[in-house]
Amino acid sequence: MSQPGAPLSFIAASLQRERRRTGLSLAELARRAGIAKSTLSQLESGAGNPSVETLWALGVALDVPFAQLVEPPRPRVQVIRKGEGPALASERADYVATVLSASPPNARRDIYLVTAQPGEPRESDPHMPGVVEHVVLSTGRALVGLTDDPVELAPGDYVSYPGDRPHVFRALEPDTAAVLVSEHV
Amino acid sequence: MSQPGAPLSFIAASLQRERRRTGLSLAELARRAGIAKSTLSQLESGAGNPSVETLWALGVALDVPFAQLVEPPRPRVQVIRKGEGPALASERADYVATVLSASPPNARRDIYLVTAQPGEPRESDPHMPGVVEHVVLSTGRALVGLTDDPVELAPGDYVSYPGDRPHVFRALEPDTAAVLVSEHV
DNA sequence: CCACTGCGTTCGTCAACACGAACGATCGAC
DNA sequence: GTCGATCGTTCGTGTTGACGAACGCAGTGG
Repeated sequence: MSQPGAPLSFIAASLQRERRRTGLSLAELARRAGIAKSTLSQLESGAGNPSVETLWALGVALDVPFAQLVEPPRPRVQVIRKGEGPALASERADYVATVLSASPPNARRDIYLVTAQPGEPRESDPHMPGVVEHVVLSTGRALVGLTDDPVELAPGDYVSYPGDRPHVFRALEPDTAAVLVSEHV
Repeated sequence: MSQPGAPLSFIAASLQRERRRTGLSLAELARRAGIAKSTLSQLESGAGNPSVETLWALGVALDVPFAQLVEPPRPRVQVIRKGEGPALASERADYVATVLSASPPNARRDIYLVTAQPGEPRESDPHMPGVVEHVVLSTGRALVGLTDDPVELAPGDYVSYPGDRPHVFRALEPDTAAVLVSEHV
């Protein structure tokens, strides 16, 4: 069961790191979280497979999102020039979405650069439940949002909507560009 | 111990929902995750406080990000017109960052619209460890990235870098605009 | 009608998680 | 130096999670 996916060791590390960051002592943190010091000690030493309730209490006491305690981070500087990067062209050539940042393997948040031309709107089938999309228009004008109730955006405008419902991106001017953040809540 | 923050009941719900979505039977999912059917049954019925290892195995088997099983989602359509929204102006008036989407209360991911004028670069002090920033340039030109090694961006270009190190945003043309995603890994 | 298969639940049993208490170590005050 | 306090660890105990087996049900085909 020593799968690399098993975050037990990572939990130990991040737990200790976050505690150090807040300057709390082990005993103090245990007191605030309402758990035994011994339990926390063993967790930080890498031994043990905590229950959700225990780990949740620690997350609350540390004021740290739960996921940060179990899922590894991901750093690095990366540059993608316009036109580079994997392009997810639509069937029609007047809509191009370029993947700027994808979170493998189970996506949590993807960032796309979308360029589109006026014409037939780009209808998107609903994604997985819990997906939220954010769109910031860079240039041009576009009708964006839920298919039932789209919103017209000008440069600098922003809209977000649940991605698990039918939604649309329709350019109203040539060379319309936008940044799309697809977030896996 | 019946804290409202305790996601035990939410886990039960989302667990069952995700399983239904994939069309797997309870027994089949338990087999793939390598856990006992009885365990999964009790979990879905809301009873029990699973260990991290157990819940992780289920997340893998369901191909669902871990956080989705324990943290409630957050939907809704929201529009922020250019110029609206809370603005985080710098000391100098030639740099304005507008908050488009913040994830309360413990930020996981924030989206800003940045508009800047040429002049003194906007130096940012390092944020918390694990923060990653993504920048997509909309209009103008700018020098963006780590202070040590910034990158010149043209419209449509993209760069990401660790936010826990000193970084900079320096406009090279008037009315330079960019979308900035600050991600709390 | 009766095996037979797969579903989801319930029931004992065992392992392990969480707990409290005691420990040595370190630091500061008297 | 000697208390006292706090730190982080280790040990023994009981509470609970995870397991396997057996159960009742429903659908199938012999």
